[in-house]
Amino acid sequence: MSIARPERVTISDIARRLDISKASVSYALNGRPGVSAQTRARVLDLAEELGFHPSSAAVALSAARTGTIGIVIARDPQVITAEGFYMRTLFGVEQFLNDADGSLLLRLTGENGEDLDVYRRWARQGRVDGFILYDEHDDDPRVPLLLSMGMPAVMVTSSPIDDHIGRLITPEVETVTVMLDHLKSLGHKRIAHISGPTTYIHERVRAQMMTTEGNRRGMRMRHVEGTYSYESGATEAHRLLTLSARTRPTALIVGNDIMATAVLRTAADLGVRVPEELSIIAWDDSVLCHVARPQLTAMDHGLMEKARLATHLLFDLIGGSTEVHRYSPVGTLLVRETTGPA
Amino acid sequence: MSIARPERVTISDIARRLDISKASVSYALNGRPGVSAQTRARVLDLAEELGFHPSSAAVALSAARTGTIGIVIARDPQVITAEGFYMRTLFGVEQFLNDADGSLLLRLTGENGEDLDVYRRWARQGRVDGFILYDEHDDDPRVPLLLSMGMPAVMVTSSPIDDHIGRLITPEVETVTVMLDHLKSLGHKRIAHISGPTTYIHERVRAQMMTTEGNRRGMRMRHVEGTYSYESGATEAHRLLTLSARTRPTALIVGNDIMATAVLRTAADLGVRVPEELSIIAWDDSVLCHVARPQLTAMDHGLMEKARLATHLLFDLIGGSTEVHRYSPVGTLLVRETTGPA
DNA sequence: CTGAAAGCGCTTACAG
DNA sequence: CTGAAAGCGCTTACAG
Repeated sequence: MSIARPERVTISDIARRLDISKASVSYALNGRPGVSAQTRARVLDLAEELGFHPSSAAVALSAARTGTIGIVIARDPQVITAEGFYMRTLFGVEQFLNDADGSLLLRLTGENGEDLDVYRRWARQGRVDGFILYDEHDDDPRVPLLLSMGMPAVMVTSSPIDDHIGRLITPEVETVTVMLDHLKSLGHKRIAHISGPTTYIHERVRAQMMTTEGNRRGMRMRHVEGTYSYESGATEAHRLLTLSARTRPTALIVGNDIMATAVLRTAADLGVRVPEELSIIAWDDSVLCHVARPQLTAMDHGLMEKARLATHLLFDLIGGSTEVHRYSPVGTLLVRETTGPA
Repeated sequence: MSIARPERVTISDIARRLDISKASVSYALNGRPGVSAQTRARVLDLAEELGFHPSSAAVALSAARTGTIGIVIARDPQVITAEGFYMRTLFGVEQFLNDADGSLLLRLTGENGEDLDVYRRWARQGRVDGFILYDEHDDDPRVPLLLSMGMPAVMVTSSPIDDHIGRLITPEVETVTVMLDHLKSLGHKRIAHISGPTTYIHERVRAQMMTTEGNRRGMRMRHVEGTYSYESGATEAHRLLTLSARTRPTALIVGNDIMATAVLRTAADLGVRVPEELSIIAWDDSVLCHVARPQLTAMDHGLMEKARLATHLLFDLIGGSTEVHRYSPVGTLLVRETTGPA
């Protein structure tokens, strides 16, 4: 690889050519007071002309800011590559970053527990200014870890606990309300909820809300726990759909798009007609829901917007804001072909 | 946000407590000669004990290496979030990075041409040690740009052009051979290929190979160009499947999983039975292919392994290697339910 | 408004 | 084998 030595343009070069001090160049570049408008203009012009971009390492070292945020995803590759959830989330983060000229340091660790170490290292190494966290657990060790290291962080979660970490909170009760009201209007009375793993706080919150809100509406609620995988969705669906006619649910609310697809397929295999004999709602919309036949009714949570809000909150925290909680807007139910009268 | 000031542990701290020089600490930490085994051990122990992690900014500034590689994806969010291609690719990159303790700086720009600017900025800012590039175009401006800035880079591509940039090359002819031989063994003679946009070099190479290799096998080949979108797949499929019985292809090879799904659906809508009247092969496997009914026959290209190989090559180049071309292994055809006798 | 200087936390010749 | 010192490219009080 015949590679030219990259001759870097520095503020010293600019200072020399303009015959001023490096400090003045720095002030001019950063829009700080301390230079005349004229000097500032000359600096900016020359910087533009020379294609100057400040060394991120030098900035990070002297100003202790990197302009970079970190996201560490500790999930099974199988699930994560299939779901589409994270890719849309990343896009939302990037939209904000593109405008703010920030960067994203990404790590996909898988579910081996290595993620804590990555948070610790990146924080200590000063690689990032803050983190966005997903998939909160009970007594999530990431919270005390980041707090103890003084690292700004935003948890995207359903839990409004006040533990001094930033939180972008999804009001699950509103989502649950939208789904249940839809089913109620169609006359459904026996409903089952196939959730993801309840080790995730958001899944537990959803399950609780679902039961509470369903009961309040006079519905018979049943909750079973899945793993997000296709197989898991198929297994649980099979169990539920082979119950006696009197107890069998007439509607299933399914924790993600993959399991919802599996449910749809299982119903077909069992000869259960959708939506005539069974209604299905997927918790998260995706292409899978779109290309399924019949097309799956699903919640659109505005994932990209949500991710953008999370990033916004994180940047505000990094900037010194003390407002740690914000709420994301409720999504909209895309009523397609898998929900009908009970 | 009540945040503790992160008190950083530095090599000065270690040097002071051990009453040696910072240089010795640095040598010890980096496994360089210049310190006794005993001193090295004491340094390593203390570093461990104090939870020392070197400031990445300081390392980057003085040693001019960041341990970070960059990936900039300039694709339509719609397509990219649906495909699953990139998420699996990212996972492959991360697998290598996890072992090499490297990091990934990621930017998703969308198709607005902003990507060139990101490459330029990140290079000049010294944010990354190198780039992995995807989706090569004709006269791709990224190549001369990165070459001129002395930035190591690996293009994941189908083109073995020798332009001094690193290349992980997919031998498309082998993929084409696998697919065509499968169809030939089933007796197919009229085959259409719905490719992605031929502005991408790999799509053009595939289309050429497909025609050449098909003709050599005595097949009547037809090529149409799609956009990777569902709608595009549906449109092209509709056109092809409504041709007169004598010219209508008996098998379709489709450029990605989304278009293949659309083709499958369109066939169903038109009453064309799959695989009895039409065989379909998807160029890339994914969940979509797996959950489709009938399940789509598709190529598994080992995307994660491929991404790992690309990252490996990039690290070698960064390390000074002069071997710029490597080939990725051919994938395997997952024969499922959409291919059958002509 | 402007400049000289110290400092961020490392690495790396260069002497001893 | 070990230490003192310069340097990477910025930012930021501090004087003028």
